[in-house]
Amino acid sequence: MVKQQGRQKKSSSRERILDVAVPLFASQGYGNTGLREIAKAADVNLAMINYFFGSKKALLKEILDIFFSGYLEVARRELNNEDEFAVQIQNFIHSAIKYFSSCRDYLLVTINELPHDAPEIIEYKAGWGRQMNDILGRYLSDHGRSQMFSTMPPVAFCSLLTSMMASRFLFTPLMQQVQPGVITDDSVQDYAEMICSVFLHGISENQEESNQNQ
Amino acid sequence: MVKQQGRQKKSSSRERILDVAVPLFASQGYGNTGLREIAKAADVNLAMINYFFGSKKALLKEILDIFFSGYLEVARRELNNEDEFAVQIQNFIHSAIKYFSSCRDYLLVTINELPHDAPEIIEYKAGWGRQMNDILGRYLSDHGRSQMFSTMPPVAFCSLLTSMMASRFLFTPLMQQVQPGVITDDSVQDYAEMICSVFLHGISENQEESNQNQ
DNA sequence: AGGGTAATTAAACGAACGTTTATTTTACGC
DNA sequence: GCGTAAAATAAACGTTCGTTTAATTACCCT
Repeated sequence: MVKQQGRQKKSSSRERILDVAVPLFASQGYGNTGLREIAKAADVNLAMINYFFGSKKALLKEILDIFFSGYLEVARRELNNEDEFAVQIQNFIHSAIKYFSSCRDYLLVTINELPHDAPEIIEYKAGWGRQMNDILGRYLSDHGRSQMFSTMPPVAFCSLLTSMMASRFLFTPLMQQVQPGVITDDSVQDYAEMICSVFLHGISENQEESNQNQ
Repeated sequence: MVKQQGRQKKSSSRERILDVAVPLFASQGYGNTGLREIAKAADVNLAMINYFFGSKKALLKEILDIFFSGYLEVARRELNNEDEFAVQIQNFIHSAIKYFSSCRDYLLVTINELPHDAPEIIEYKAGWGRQMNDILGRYLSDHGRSQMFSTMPPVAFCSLLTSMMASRFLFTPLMQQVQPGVITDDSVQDYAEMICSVFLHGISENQEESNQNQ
């Protein structure tokens, strides 16, 4: 009886593997994390990982899938309505940062493994990038801003904005080491508003009063 | 005579290892790249890597050192003069992006390995972060902008700006897969000016004429 | 010319890697 | 209850990993 308590829910092992693999990949990197470490942390037999996911790379794919599908859902919801240009962007930034914050380890894994070119997985990621590109491209052209700068295609627009929104989550471990206590978890809302402000109006805006030496 | 042509220059093997390791780490990730792959690509015996660098991790440290020291040099040069606030930032952005472009693989390795918390290496990276934090903190306080937003300490300022400047280099492999040919190498100057414009004035600035629906 | 330091080599170390197999245990519909 | 498929297990697969050793070669100095 007692010894069997770990098997109450059917198929909870699969979720436990994911729940444990994502933070490990995020904090150590995909290549630096072994399947045995995941299995031990998830309290699961080593063979179960390949049993449920097929391979280590497929496990990574599943993580990317989960993150991207949620991110795309946010983009579709916030950028496909009748609101004004700036309002849509603000809503998108707020929703996206809230989403990032809710699954920051998924974000870290996705971002950190993006540049790596395992020959089969890069085209896979490009598929998600293309969907995001379509959404943003339509949004920009709907507002007549396809050529915002001399050369900034939707992919560049998307890259820049995503980088800005993710910067805090990417650098948090380092920032906390540099200056402990400076990042507080309860200020995600403030962070989103700061990103909104910078992206739309730059850092100069709320400093007009101290700009007398222009 | 002929068979010894590979040993003309003294200690060129060390440089060859670095020249080969950096792009491999950048494109595949540190954890996914083995020392044997580096040795073969550098046409060097496997043992030479540990002979010159001590360990694989020390090799990574050296790469971080090279990148950070150059980045700090740029920051010190551009942010420690008598110029006006906005001028200094513009010069810094242009110089930093030119620097990033000149050693983008070093940048990729540094950024991608930053979040990983190998217990000894994270404090090491925090040392560089602290130096950058000092430079930026002094720069901001010199211009009375220490509290630019309700809560944006110099570390956050630095993280955001670095993320923005690096976004193109981080996402380039993905962007080229999503939309081939959209990123041209000769437009680094244009890219720097775009980042300047967004960081200082936001995306709305050069779109005033199409802003009639505000 | 020769002594000594640096550079290079081949080989092997144990450990950890991702994956697979064969077997046993559990859970659930009929 | 039984039969069947899913779930879980222990063990081993062959490879590759980072590192080390011991021996050899190349180079510089007086």
